[in-house]
Amino acid sequence: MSDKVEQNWKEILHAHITKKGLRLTQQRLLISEVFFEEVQHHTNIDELYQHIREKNPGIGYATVYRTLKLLTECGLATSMQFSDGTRRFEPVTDHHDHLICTECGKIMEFENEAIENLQDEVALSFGFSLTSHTMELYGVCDGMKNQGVCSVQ
Amino acid sequence: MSDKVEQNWKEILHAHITKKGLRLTQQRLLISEVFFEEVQHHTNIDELYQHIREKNPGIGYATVYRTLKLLTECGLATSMQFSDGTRRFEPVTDHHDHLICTECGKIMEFENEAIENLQDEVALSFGFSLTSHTMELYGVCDGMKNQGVCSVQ
DNA sequence: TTAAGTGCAAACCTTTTGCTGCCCC
DNA sequence: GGGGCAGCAAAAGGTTTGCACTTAA
Repeated sequence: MSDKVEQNWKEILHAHITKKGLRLTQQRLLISEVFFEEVQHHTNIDELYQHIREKNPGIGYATVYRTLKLLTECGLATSMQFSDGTRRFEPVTDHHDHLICTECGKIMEFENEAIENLQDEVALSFGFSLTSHTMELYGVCDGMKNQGVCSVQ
Repeated sequence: MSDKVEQNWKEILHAHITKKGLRLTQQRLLISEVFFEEVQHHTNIDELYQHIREKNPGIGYATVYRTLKLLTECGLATSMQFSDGTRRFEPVTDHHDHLICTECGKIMEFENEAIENLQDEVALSFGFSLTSHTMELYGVCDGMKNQGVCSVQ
């Protein structure tokens, strides 16, 4: 997985903000720093918000939501709806899918070219031009199978 | 795809209701009939509710939600969160995945054993025991590509 | 008869929006 | 200095819940 975004998000964000005549505020910078450099991928709003408030207790949910929306417009972030209804945000890196432990909540990322090729075939057979997909695999991870406890959040 | 559920839902529902000491009310029967026999699969609450109200204008959203929850507990229904955030309900039939036209909203169902096998492999390689998955392919269907109009809702 | 279910409205939860004062450019 | 922005609170949208009345068994 590339860390292009981790390296370049400041440039990309700055370019977008300049182009649109927006402003790079302290809040936007802080929220972005925490989002890209501090919390784990697949964070939810609450977790992100807690981390942000540790550094600036005055920030409100609205600003976090608005900044996440801004990052999404830059192509730097994306949100996912998991099938349990929770919404999570992650930095945009290379495309990947998710493998989720239903016992401990651990989320792994993976890519599989063979599956992607088959998806294209399926779409073609229905006359569809594929533009994107989501795939989530749910199961039980090693840690939970062996010990009933998993050290990874 | 089997239509086991379409044939048997009354029996299954009745058995569940009896076992749990619940009651087969007019509302539950009406909502289930509309859900299993009248609306298309992948219905959303509003569409379902409109159809139901045509037959019994007095029914409220709460009853529809409560009945859908009951059907889910029986294993007769399931709900899905699509990546655009909408929630849809469908009768439980054989497992399948979804192919969705982003232009006209058409939803196709498909199964692909080769993909499922690869999913198992991926999960195993991470030490996971796979229990379920969701996969949604987004693209543009034939109708929309050719005419810019699609006759299928 | 009586406990479960319905309908209604209110509560809830997550996300968005309007407004007023603030601050980046 | 002026317009975009933050913070707050209120609104919105979707789903659940409490309560008093109704109804299936």
